[in-house]
Amino acid sequence: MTPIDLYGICPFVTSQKVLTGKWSMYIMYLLQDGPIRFNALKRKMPEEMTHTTLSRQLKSLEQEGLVVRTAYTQVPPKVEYELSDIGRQFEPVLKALGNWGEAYIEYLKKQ
Amino acid sequence: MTPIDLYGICPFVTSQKVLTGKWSMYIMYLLQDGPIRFNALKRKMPEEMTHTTLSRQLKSLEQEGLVVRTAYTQVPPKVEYELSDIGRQFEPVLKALGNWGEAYIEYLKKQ
DNA sequence: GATACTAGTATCGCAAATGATACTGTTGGG
DNA sequence: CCCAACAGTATCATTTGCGATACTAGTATC
Repeated sequence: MTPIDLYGICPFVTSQKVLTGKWSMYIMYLLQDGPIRFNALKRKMPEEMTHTTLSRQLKSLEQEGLVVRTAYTQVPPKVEYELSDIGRQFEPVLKALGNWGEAYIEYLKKQ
Repeated sequence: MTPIDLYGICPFVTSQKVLTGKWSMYIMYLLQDGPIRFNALKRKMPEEMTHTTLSRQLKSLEQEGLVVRTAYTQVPPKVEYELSDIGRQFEPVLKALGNWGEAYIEYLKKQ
């Protein structure tokens, strides 16, 4: 398929919309380990990220179809997030990006 | 290596900083074909992107070390952009991302 | 009785990214 | 003579993203 297909849709431009957000890649990486609760995920994120931003990011990823949110009717509430089918298909990207990121950090250290 | 290494640097968070910008992935994709002049690259980008933004994006990618800029002292000027070593190492990410993007577009069509 | 945990939303304000427009200066073509 | 092509920069305005804070409400703990 050509980069810009008949519908004027480019896989790279489309993907990039999903990748927006300072933390989306790291969230996707963490979700690879299976379902996780909101606050548990929050604790794994860098401290500079607020729960407000995490909430927004997850809602965005959910609307894009990459993440599935499951709320249990409990008190206190329990909500779990996990990757959807198309979200799990993102794994090769994460793998490639992780490898490149490591190489890039090495490159930066040598500068 | 753990996602967050001894220096507090995470490959995913680091990568994401490089990926900022609405068009960086598509620019990287186009640069894979070899050196290209500024206006030629501009013509290949979606029309909504202005040359101002392309200029800023390229400068950013150059500063991050992914892109090399070569200016020839000519009139009218000739400037070529191409991937650096670490930029070429990004290829697996583009491949994985392109594949996923296509799958994701199919998924969106079915929704 | 006060506080923490659960999972958020609502609102505000700042910072960054982007888009729009105008301008540089030389050369070649009509 | 006028305009296009080349490769940008400078400036302004708008949009978007993000962080900080306050608030919800029911339960369990100290």
